[in-house]
Amino acid sequence: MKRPTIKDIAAAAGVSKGAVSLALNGRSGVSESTRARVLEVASSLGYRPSVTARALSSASADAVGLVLVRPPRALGDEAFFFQLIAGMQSEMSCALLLQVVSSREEEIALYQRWWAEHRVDGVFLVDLLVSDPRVELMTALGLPAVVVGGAGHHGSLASVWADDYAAMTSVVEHLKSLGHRRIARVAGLSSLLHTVRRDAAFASSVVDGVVVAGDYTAESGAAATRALLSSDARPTAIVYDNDVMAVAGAEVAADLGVAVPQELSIVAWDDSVLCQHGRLTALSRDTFAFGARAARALVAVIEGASPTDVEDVLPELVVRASSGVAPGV
Amino acid sequence: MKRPTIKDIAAAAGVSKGAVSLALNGRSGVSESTRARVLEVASSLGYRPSVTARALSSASADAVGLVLVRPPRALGDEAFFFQLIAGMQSEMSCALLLQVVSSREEEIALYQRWWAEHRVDGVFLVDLLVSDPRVELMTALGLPAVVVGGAGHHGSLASVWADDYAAMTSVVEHLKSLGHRRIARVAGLSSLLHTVRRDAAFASSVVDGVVVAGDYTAESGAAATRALLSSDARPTAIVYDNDVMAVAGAEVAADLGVAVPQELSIVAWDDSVLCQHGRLTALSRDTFAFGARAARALVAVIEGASPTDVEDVLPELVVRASSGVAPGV
DNA sequence: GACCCTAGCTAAACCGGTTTATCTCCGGCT
DNA sequence: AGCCGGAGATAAACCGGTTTAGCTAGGGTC
Repeated sequence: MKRPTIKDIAAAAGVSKGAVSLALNGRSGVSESTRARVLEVASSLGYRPSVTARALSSASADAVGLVLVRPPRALGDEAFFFQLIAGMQSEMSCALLLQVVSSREEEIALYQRWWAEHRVDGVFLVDLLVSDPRVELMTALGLPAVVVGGAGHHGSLASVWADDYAAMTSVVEHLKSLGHRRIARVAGLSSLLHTVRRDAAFASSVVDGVVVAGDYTAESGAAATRALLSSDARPTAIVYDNDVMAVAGAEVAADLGVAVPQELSIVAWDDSVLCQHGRLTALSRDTFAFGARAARALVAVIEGASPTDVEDVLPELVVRASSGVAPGV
Repeated sequence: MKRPTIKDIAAAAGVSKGAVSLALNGRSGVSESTRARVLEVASSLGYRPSVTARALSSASADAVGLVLVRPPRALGDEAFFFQLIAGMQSEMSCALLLQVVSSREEEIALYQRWWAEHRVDGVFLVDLLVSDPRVELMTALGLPAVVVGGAGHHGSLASVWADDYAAMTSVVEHLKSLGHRRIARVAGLSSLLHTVRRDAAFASSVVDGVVVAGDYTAESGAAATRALLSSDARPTAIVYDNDVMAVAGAEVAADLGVAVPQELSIVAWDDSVLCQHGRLTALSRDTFAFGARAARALVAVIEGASPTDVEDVLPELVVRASSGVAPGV
């Protein structure tokens, strides 16, 4: 099966290629009668312009890119990204080019390659690092980009983010109001910018706080919890940096015979089905809407708008059965 | 920033464009010394061929496509697809074009568009319908495609699938061996091919079976369970078509004071973190590996191999706390 | 010495669009 | 009548590759 090209239309309508191009793109230079005839012929032939050919003439690639750095198998458990992607899609008419790689170096190389290959019009940057080389790269390449979830301003790039600092503070205040004093935190990867923000907020609002590093896996959540619960000064509340670690932590508590929430309160960052079924108190945000907002920002930048910083609404604490007053209060 | 083109290389190496093309693609027609020089120059200039331009000369688009039909918000809970995608990526060197649409019509249109636009070299077809128009479309377009998860043979397309019939039979046999006789099934969408297969297997191995339709959401799982548990002939075991419905069902049982597994056994199709934490017995398969296998099949077809049917290993039943001997046995 | 073959390279066409330069025709103005 | 301007169209260049046809020089054969 052969698809019709602009040449076929030109021949069928009895005009030149150039005239067809002008007619189809709604530009001046052809009479209304000719335009009508061309459109008629084009639709009757089921014509679709080839993005490929169009992109060649330095026009758009009609796609945006997203690179995720993950050990591939770990990805399936992270509902967050899927929600995010779904949200992005809802606001984009173009396609999303998605690739999962296993190292930061590959990620950088891939962005560069997509740019060189003229494959995308813009990209999303997620999992922002403390001083992220990607920010500079995008600026140097002149590739439109939106930083997703990296609080604050990043060079000349657009940015969509939630206030991790304020969110962490609100969680701690909630726990404090329930009488908790020894509060622990199971953090995510320390190389990520939002981990640092949350660390800072945690440190400044908790007096007697302990932070244990995790890596978002159930294993690390379980290990951290076991360490915390067997320490001398056992915390009365633990805040986890994601849902998977929190659920794993709740199970460890159950195994060790530590009653939740009587002896231990648990709060998860990022709500999900997992938290809902585990009845875990969680910091909930609308990830779908967040993705949609990011997509809107990227589309705007691609269309030439000057980059903006959009702050998302503050995540809301959904209180469920896993948190309660501190023991002895 | 301007990226180097084949012309720049040709000028720098003192040869023609054609010679550069031959040299870079490892084809004969240039001397080894020239080839070496060209490669040298190309790498020193950081040259990357433009896929766009290359695709224009009827070569490959270096990307494959996947369209998901979902209400966008529902997507985030389905770990299955994310696992699948992660697995696909692990076996593909090219990029994945992903788009979520909300109707079958849009899906068809999108596949057609991608084909017309020369955007993909091949596509994955998931959620196969009973007599799916996509199969014919792909054949007509001559677009390489792999049917993922649709048991059996589909026209001239390659296919990667698990034996739903045998799997369902194994689940029922397991329950029967525990003494269950009144077994119910909460099915998925009846328009999907695998639902029909499972229905058939269920009907032929269960004497006193009831089937309630669901749509993979927690709500439908809960509603179906409520209906089943309040019926006159209450089943002693329920098999759910996915994890989300099963977990919702387990909660309804708890709410109604029906003890699991003493009074009711629950089995979920497709294992996930959700099942693990809910201690649900589940039919487990390696979705990641499944995706990888599908990707291999698609790559093979794109490279010209004749389409093959690959049967995946039979899903394995992971017995957890939600299933046990039937009451009164 | 005439002939043929082949390796190695170049020039040019082509893919399917967009864009620019050019050309023609027609009406209005002085 | 002569000049100008603009509308409507076309031919041709261009984007960055691939591919084909054609050219040249050198070596082998009879």
